[in-house]
Amino acid sequence: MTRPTMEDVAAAAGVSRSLVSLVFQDSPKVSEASRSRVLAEAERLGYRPNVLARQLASNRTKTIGILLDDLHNPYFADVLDAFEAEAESAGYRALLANGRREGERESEALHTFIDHRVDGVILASPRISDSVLTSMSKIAPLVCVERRVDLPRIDVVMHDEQIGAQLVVNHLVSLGHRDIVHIDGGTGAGAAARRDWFMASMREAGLAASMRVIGGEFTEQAGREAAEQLVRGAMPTAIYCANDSVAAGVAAVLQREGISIPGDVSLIGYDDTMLAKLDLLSLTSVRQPLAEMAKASVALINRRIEKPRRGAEIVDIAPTLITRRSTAAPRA
Amino acid sequence: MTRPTMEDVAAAAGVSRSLVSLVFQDSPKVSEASRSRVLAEAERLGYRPNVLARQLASNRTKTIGILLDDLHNPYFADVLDAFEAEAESAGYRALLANGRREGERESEALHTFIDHRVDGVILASPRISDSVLTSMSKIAPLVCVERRVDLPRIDVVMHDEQIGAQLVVNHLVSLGHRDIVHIDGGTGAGAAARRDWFMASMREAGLAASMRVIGGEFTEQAGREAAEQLVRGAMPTAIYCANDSVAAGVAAVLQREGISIPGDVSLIGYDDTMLAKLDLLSLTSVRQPLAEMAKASVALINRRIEKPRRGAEIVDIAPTLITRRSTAAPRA
DNA sequence: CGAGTGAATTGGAGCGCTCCAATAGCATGC
DNA sequence: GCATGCTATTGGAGCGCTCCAATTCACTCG
Repeated sequence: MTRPTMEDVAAAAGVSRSLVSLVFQDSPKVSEASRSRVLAEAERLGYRPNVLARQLASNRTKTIGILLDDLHNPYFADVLDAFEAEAESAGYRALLANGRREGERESEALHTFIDHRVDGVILASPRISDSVLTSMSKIAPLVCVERRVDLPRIDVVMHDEQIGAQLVVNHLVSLGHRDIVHIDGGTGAGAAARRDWFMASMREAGLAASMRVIGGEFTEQAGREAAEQLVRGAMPTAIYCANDSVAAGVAAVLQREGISIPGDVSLIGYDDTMLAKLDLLSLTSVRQPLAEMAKASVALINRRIEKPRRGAEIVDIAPTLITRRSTAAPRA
Repeated sequence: MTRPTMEDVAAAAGVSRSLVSLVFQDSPKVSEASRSRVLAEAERLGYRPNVLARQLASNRTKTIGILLDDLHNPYFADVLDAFEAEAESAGYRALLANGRREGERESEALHTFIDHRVDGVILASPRISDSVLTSMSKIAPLVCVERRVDLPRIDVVMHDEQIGAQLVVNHLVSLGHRDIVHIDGGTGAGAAARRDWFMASMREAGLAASMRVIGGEFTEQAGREAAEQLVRGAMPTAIYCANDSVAAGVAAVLQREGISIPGDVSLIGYDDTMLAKLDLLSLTSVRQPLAEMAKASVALINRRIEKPRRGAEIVDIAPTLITRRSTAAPRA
């Protein structure tokens, strides 16, 4: 299992190791003749550069770490798609890690990335403490996605929660709804903003009197509990959930109670995950502009590599509303 | 952003670089006094070993690659959990990659792993061609999970499809079902075995006459199409789907048609993913023994590192049936 | 025809570590 | 008192690459 090195390729092609190195760096100052001879010999020997050695020598790994909060949440599969694709098209290799919804594990994964000398790290909805973030930000460029940290050298990429709330409220109001309940995400990242902007949008629509908020969490379980509560009390004509999982929980209870969606109640989720797309649910949901967010994140990392001491930036990007069968005009 | 090296720690602690190296390798031949002094200085300087350099020098990375076919499929999130945990407890660091259901991309990811000199690779339901697998298996130990390849030095870990089928059929038969349809996974990995063992189990139960198979795929869409077909024709009393996504598609159509689960039809899925656990679906499903499969996989990698030229092994592990609300006795 | 130019190529130092043989230090036994 | 055997420590070579300064080798041109 011993593998050929640059030295071997150089010997076979009758050139120096340096020349082979230049060839594999796509240097323009190599003659066409040498280049093709080297490549041919490399191919013949089955040579592949040792990235470890390359990285050690060049002090650049051309790799960025992507830390995802919870791969069990389908939202993060979408996040991954967008960010991995963007990293690749910017010439980076992506390393993934799964935080499993624990700050402690996320810190560890972040350390792993740092140990591997990644050029930068993208943190998707991280739960890591500010102090760990601050100390790590001195070692490598960090970008927080969907968490609005306010720390010296850490850039932030968010989707615009205000617009998200307005899209939801406007959609429901234009269908004729007035009695709208929001089931919130409790202490989860972004839950507060989502709730506050909902209330602001309702007020703006002149519906301050009929708006309601129920405390929840970003889980299906929380959705079921909130729905039980609604079923026992006064049902609204529309329910806006902190995310799609919550909406799935609500839908389960409503179905069991024989309450039809959207006949009796309209239902809206958030994140437009695979759950929303399930035909069983066919859920109207707010879609985050993940591709743009990914583009912005990678750009921010590049800029910080060039200028490490730059002030922190915050980027906000507008989401869109995907309407499906779970919303309709309220019963007359 | 320049970071301390072993040299710095050695100087600060007044010892040689070699001693610091031994301390960080947990060598027993270091005196307690030196060890604590070195660790204290390392801590003070914020030193962390450069894994790249370490790996280059030692030719061992203590890392294994985990290649997942499709992170959008919640099954693979479960796979990841089990395998990552096992790798870690065996002292490995895990690198992840997402194949996105394309053999081409998976080959690339496998190359990335190899380039990073991982000690071994675990391939979960890979679509990579046999020729690529063969050539890679000469460079690093490979374990295929849930794909029964028959290649010289590639070990295979499977769950036992025969037992899975028997669990399903026995459960349904003991509830009183006789008219059972299987919607299969088409050409996907494992689909053929799942179908064949279903038919074998039905025959064994003396139900060869009333068994039916509908061609499908491992997707929700395929489930919907198959269900449409059933609804238009003769409905069975139980439907056994190739996986949970297919079952979700079936459930959507049945609900729309006002056919109750399990009142009119019992429904069974496979893989026991988060979909099965959704209260909306509450799906009886076959659970793969992922923890045991992970343990076996890592053990096989270790054995192959020690003895590279060993013959290929195949490990089969028994699954279990998780019963939920989607199955019941057929209507009298 | 010799100095000058620019492109292609080379040798060597060094990235931060591990590993091995060599050494130092120190108690032991005769 | 000196060879013996330990254990703790060290120096140096080397892992496979990059990067830089230096060199070689045509060519061109006054």
